Amino acid sequence: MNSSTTPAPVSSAPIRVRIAPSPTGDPHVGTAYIGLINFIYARQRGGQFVLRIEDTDRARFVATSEQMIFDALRWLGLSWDEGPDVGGPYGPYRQSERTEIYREHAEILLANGTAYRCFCTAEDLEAARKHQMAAKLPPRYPGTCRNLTPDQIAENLAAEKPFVIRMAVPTEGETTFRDELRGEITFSHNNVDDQVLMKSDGFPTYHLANVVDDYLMRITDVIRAEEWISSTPKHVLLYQAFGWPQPRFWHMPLLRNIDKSKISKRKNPVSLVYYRQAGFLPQAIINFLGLMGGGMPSPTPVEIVNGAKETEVFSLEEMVQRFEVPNIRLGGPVFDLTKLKWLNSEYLRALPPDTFFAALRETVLSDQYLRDVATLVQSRIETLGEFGNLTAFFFQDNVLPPPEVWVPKKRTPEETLLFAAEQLALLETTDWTTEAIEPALKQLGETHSWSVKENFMLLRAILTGSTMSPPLLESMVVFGKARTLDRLRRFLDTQKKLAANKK
RNA sequence: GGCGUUAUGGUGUAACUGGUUAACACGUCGCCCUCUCAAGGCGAAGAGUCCGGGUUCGAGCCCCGGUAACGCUACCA
Repeated sequence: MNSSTTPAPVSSAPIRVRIAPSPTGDPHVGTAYIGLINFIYARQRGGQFVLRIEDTDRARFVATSEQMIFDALRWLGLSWDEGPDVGGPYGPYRQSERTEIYREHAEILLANGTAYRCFCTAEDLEAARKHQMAAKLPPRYPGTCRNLTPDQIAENLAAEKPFVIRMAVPTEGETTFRDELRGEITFSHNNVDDQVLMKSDGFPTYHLANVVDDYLMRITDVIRAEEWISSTPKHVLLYQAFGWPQPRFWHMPLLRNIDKSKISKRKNPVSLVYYRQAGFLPQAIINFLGLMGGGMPSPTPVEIVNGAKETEVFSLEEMVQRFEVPNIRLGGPVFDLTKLKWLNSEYLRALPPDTFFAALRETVLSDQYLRDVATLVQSRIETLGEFGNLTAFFFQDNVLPPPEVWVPKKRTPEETLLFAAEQLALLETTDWTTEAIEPALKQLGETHSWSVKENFMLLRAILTGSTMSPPLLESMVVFGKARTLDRLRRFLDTQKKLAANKK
């Protein structure tokens, strides 16, 4: 019982693509990358670009995230034709507002036997998984509930046992699909698990929601990150279970850290908010992202003769004109901050002086920022001329406190660094208000037996480079979460490198 | 461990889809310019295309076999 891809009947339909970020935190540079490729693809073919918010994970949901995603993508110039905020004919575009749709579709699968109710508890599954791992078997759903009788199901339902709905993946055969960049990819059904489609909280998982929405929203081309390749057979099986035509699949290479691992905040700034606040220009980021994976053809000899010189510097408009999505290279490109900075400097230098000044006044020297900073120092300033001395760290890109500043008297550098890492981990998940930060930090200090003084002084040293500064928490709020966390990470990183060099 | 994907200087990409000494950009180093630092100009080092076989007059491009990296392996996306 093999299922293979039939040439997608949607191929002649008007092009519609989508980007589907999850509001789980700061807008991610990877979202911008995939967004860019989708945007270009749609623009080049007179198609529509849809923004859909995938907020089905209520555990990781961050309320402020959605608006930040809108702002960041607009800032980059990647505007969408349909989305939660602009509407469109296939709404709603927020998955949390579509739960009824998913429920109905899950019913269809239940009715035609391609899905089933599973009453296993999380503990059951965890135990089973452990056994499988111990026996060196691939961890898979054991199939306990796959063949429950109607009576057993009725009984469980009557007892109001919580359940999930799982996909009934065929036990034999394989699924083949076409990746437009790589050709055919085949997965044996032995390696496709009975995925949960509907969680016990009534929300769908990505797999169900994504397929249902892509179909209902008439998406013709699914252009997403490579990490989705492994779950594509599940999606293909779902299209088949519904009797729907499949979209084309394009899996883009993953952006990487310098060490080639999937890009992550631990090793590289990934928040678009950070890049904006740190003074990167959207044109530079778009340009840089356009360099990742190739796709932008070099000028032909004829074009060079006619004056085309730059092969690395180009605008979003030029990309729409010349970029070739099918030419994307598949090796995961390293997101090299050094080259991004060079590009940014190219754009900065090219700005007319007035525009350059305006850019400064809109970002690192905005009225709002200056006002916030001024508020913090008014009570401790003697002459206006001291303003710079008192606030320098707000305007520096990095600070490098010497050990005598950041290591508390009764602590070793090693334990201090360990605690600083704890502070970072904590702050990453803390709301960015003094009311939230203060108790969280104090609590952390208590559990690690760090006095409030040592605790706060360490942070102050790392963030301001000095043991004297305006109020710490207020300063952190003004400086911003993205940049504060970045400064912390860079400090830890620098110290790690220094320690390594000593050895 | 299983499955999948990928593989060109340190990094990002090129190389008419088999045809000369593998090209460009960033970075690095040197020189010039200059009150300094950048920018700019000139120049250099750095890969023989992951490894091993094969096909061919000829392979970075084709075939076979390895290796490594990465991804997935959740009631996360």
